Amino acid sequence: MCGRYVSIRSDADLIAEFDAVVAGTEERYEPDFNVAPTKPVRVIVNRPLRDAGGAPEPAPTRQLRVVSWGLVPSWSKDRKGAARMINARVESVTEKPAFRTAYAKRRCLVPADGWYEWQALGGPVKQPMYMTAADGHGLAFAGLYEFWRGDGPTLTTCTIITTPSVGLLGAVHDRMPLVLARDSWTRWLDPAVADPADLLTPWDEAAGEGIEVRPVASTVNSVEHNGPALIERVEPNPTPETLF
DNA sequence: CCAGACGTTGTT
DNA sequence: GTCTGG
DNA sequence: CCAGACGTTGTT
DNA sequence: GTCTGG
Repeated sequence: MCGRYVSIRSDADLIAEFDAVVAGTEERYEPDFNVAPTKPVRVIVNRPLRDAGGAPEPAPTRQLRVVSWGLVPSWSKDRKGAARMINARVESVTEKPAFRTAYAKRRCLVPADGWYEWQALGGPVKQPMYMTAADGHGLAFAGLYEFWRGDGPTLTTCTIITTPSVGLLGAVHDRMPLVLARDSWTRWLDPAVADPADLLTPWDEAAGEGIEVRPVASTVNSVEHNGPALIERVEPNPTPETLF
């Protein structure tokens, strides 16, 4: 699945990569080696900007925005369920009440440098693994976003779509984020497209050598920890000799 | 009609 | 909001 | 995803 | 075990 990831590229790098503009009034985003559910995350959305009078422009613009990870549907009574809505299954995202409207109208890209999975080892211990592009390029997860109006300012939230793992990644975990290749970005973001069903398929590149998988320290388990050490390769634990 | 749900994941 | 169950 | 908490009562 | 918070 995708419950923790890394986003360390600068805003400047992302707007160049995605041909977007920085939008919104949120504070500047800091590089994050431990992005966790409910935290602020950067997304690319494609929707009309508003002019000085608040009127929407006729055509949409790609915008880099900061939203909260964990989708809160517009009809929710409160925002408490967000931590459970961090992922949407590709097999059902077009039908589920919580996601189908966002799928039809509010798709986004979630830029990432890589993501973590916790590999089950058959006991209580899990080995955290870091997945990243072998050639170092950035990734774009397929996401959805939603607006929620409660007390105070409108809350914008997002979710990351998951798919069955492909290729070698299946040995780590049975689910993975839906990674979109660059040539899919435009149609995924196009608000005039209601059902880009052909894009709901796993990323071919991940099935081969495109993704590097490395064991990392369990320091990443706690969301209080951060920094580049979290993605450094370590010897996996437990090693065979510690089993006795 | 009204009331109530609406989601994902992993594990055994 | 929209669908299902009663 | 993992870590950490996990309660009741009456009253305003 | 199950829910909440990050």
